[in-house]
Amino acid sequence: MTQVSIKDVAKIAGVSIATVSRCLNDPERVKENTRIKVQDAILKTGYSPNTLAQSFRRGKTHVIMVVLPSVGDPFFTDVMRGIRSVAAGRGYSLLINETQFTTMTEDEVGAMVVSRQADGIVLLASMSPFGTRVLSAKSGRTLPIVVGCEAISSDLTAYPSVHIDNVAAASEATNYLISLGHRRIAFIYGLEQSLLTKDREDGYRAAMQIAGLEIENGWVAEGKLSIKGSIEATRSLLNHHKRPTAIFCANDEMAMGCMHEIKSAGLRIPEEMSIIGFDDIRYAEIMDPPLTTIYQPAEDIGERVMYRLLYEIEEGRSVGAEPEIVPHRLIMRRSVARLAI
Amino acid sequence: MTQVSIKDVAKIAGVSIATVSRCLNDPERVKENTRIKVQDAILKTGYSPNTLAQSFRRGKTHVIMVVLPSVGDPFFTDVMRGIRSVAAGRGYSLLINETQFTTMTEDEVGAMVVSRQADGIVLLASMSPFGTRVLSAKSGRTLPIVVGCEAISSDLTAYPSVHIDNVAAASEATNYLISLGHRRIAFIYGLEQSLLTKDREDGYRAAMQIAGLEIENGWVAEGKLSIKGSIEATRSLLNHHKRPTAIFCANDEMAMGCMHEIKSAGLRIPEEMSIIGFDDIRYAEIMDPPLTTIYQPAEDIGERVMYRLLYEIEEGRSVGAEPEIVPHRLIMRRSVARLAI
DNA sequence: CTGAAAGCGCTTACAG
DNA sequence: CTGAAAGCGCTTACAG
Repeated sequence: MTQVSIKDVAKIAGVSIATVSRCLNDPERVKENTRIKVQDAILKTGYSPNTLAQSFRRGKTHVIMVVLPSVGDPFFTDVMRGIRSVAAGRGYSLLINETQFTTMTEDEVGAMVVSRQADGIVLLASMSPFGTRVLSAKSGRTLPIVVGCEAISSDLTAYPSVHIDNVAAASEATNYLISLGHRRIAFIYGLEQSLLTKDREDGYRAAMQIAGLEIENGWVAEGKLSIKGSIEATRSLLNHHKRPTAIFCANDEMAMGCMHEIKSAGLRIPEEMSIIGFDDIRYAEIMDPPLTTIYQPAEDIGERVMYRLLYEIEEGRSVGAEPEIVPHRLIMRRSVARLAI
Repeated sequence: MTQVSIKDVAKIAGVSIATVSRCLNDPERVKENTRIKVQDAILKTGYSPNTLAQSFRRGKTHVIMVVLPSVGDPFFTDVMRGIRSVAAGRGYSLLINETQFTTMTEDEVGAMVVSRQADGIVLLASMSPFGTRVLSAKSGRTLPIVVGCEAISSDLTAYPSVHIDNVAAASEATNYLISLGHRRIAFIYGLEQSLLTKDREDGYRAAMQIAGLEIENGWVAEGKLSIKGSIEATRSLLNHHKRPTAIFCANDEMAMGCMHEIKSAGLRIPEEMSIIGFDDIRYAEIMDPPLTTIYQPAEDIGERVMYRLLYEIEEGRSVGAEPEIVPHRLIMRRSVARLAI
């Protein structure tokens, strides 16, 4: 009943435990004859190495910790698909750590690093600004970290990262609305205490300013990265004394709530209100009307993040801290219309 | 630079490593005076126990493996929220294993059990039918397993499970349509090779039969648990020579694709086609029109599954195999109408 | 209340 | 090609 160990196999095969270990890890180095005896013993006993002992001995867990704001967001689901596929192909498991959109503190990240539960960390969540050396300061330990998406404070540039140019993409979306005659453009951002959509807000503000357009008080509303939150934000926008003619939502999930509220208020999209989203999640094209949005190569981002992380883990040296910028694309569907004069 | 271990702390504090260990695990047993010295040494060195060594030594990982069909499905996201909240509260991490809707084989589950990467398994994915003893047969090892949702073969009843009565719920949904005058009711199920929506199909078929209603060839279509799949299934339903007047989708995600295709075809919902879903995901109430569906207490299911699993893990004995049936509820919104005569 | 010592199951130089 | 032995960092009876 008790778990069979390498000793049992060795005894049955009539060899030392070192030889059993070699058969498993470096079969070339053992004589075929011996190998066969060991194979038989393994089969007979149903032996399988204790991964806990292996991890401990080797100092490697073969698990990657992924920190992300919300597993429920379809966008992060797509990023995760990319992460998962390369992890699986290379024999790594994933430990998922959800922050629920809160900003991680130094201590939280430090605790993860110190816990040794993983060989590396993928950070998709936003962190409060802190120095670049916090992770190594704590008990002298460091862990490879790669950052994905824009989920990071701007002064934390010491880590490699993979993301689109969020500022440029948001400017592009805003300029698209402007080019269609819109002057009153509102923005629904994510969460007050999160940096997650900060770059997008910056891009929106920059585009408005360059176009010489005023942003009225109240046109930038908090959508809390949720359907409910964006419904409330939209309501306040619709009641604004200078009602906008277009709303730019910092992600598609919020655009879904936004569109629902607009339709509930009896307004037609896009004739009476233009909507633009961000991410191009799988629901975007089946919304009613289909949502104009910024496409991010989510799965590709996940894959690239993992390639860089595994490189650092397995080569033992840094891949460099220059961010890898992947292309975005404005997807024009039917939630945006030229402003009727 | 090298990692500080318990030895370093012991040396600095001038005590044995056993005492350091006790300070961490059973502080009552060490004199206050000594405890303070050790505390100081820990603070000074930034020591934190090597969890790998602890796990190995204790034979406990404090991680739970969760096997689920798709992390992207909003329903499973909600179940995961429940799982995650009790896991976090009890100090457990989650290792996520996505099956992409394929059916797990004996060997795959066996490999997970044997790998010792986790203290227990939550199975939300469907498995092909296999004997109840497969898990313990493999190398004499067993691991507590609790099954959530309906994701399991019917003959695998040796494991505790938590789920709604899927058959009854599906019958209820079907009967609701029948009570509104519908006679031509189609069903979109999940995936051919998955048991995931089998019970729901059974409930639909039973209700139709009891009502004496025929199910035409082609009225039961495969939606592949995806938007694209359900769009295609819906198209075939709309082209059927006996076009149904109502479609029951085995989950809400497929209902989203279904509704989109119906509207694309120029039909009005619910006037010309009634739709009913299953799960009550967070998007259901903001669909256009809002979706009538079966509510499952997803988060609650996740919590209960974890309670049972942790009980088995920590008490070391079975919680019994009787399934825990949680209540469902038919949520009537506006995607269903009385059949115009 | 504390220390010396054994041992968890492996891997890996080091000899031979 | 193979074995004896050390050691990874802890925990835990067992003495005292």
